[in-house]
Amino acid sequence: MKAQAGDQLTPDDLARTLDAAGYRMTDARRAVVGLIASRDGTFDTADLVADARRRRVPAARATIFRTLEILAAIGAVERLDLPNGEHSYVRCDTRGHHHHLVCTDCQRSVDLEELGMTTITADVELRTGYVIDRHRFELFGLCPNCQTRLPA
Amino acid sequence: MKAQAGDQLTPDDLARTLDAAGYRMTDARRAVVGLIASRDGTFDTADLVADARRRRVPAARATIFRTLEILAAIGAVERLDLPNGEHSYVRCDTRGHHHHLVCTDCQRSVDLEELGMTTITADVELRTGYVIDRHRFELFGLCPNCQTRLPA
DNA sequence: AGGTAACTGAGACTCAGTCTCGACAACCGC
DNA sequence: GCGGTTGTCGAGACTGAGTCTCAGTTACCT
Repeated sequence: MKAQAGDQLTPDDLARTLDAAGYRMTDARRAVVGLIASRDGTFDTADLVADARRRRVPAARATIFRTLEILAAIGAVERLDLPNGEHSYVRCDTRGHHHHLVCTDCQRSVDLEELGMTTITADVELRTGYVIDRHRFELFGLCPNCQTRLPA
Repeated sequence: MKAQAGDQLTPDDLARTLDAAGYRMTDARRAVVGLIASRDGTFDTADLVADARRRRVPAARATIFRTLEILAAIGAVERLDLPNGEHSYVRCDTRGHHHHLVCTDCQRSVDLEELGMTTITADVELRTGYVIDRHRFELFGLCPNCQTRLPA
């Protein structure tokens, strides 16, 4: 369990990572990353579009979609599917393989490092003969804060 | 591991389950269940709409969406999110809590009974203080058939 | 500094999913 | 078996997330 603000992608990290993957560092991308950095918990594209408009950040709707796609590709952000079927994103404060635990009330999210999935998938491979190459594992519940804040 | 064709919801089961949940048994619903029964693996709403048209089954698009919603509510079907972000459905041949392992090539799916998730979620609750009330766990890979059929 | 390929914004477009509303048909009680 | 009530249906309009196009701009390489 980590995921404090300090772990976030610095502008330099970002520039380097983008470069390594063959992307350019542009104002629009910096802007979108800025919007994401000041977000807490999960958010969707509409949220970012609204943020951009409100804060007069120059980033068109199409650019926001495109940037999120790239950020997801380099692992700075992950695309989630909320229980209600909506798509949303979370900032990934953890490098490497991890999972997200999302509060169904305030949307705040915690990164969880590897949880023994490999044991499970290995077992399933054995039992089914499938070769498993990816999984989706997302946890939803109430964070400590919302537990006390809400009527039981 | 089960999930043979014989496990499918019989028309009687269906009628009873729908009734218990306060729904009526109609021709359209029978038709949609029939379409689903003759499907193998995951499918999406467009697939069913096409099937219905092809087989002259009387079931309008809106009805197919509505029926899937109900079937998901009673657990006869489950809504999945494919790795590419698309929504799709699988027939659930297993009652109670289970997971799906989907072939990324032929879309065929296997139901997996509980896999020790409760241990993992209990552990996560302890570490984070969250109260977890649901999770999404889906496995993707190549089924034995597609492994041999495809060039390595 | 100049050239080139990647990127951007604006808006058109697509298509999954929802909604509306008048017609219809399950299921209940008699 | 026969209405009545109320849930359901089909058809098509509507909504909104996500994609695409294209002309103009800009990051980066030499």
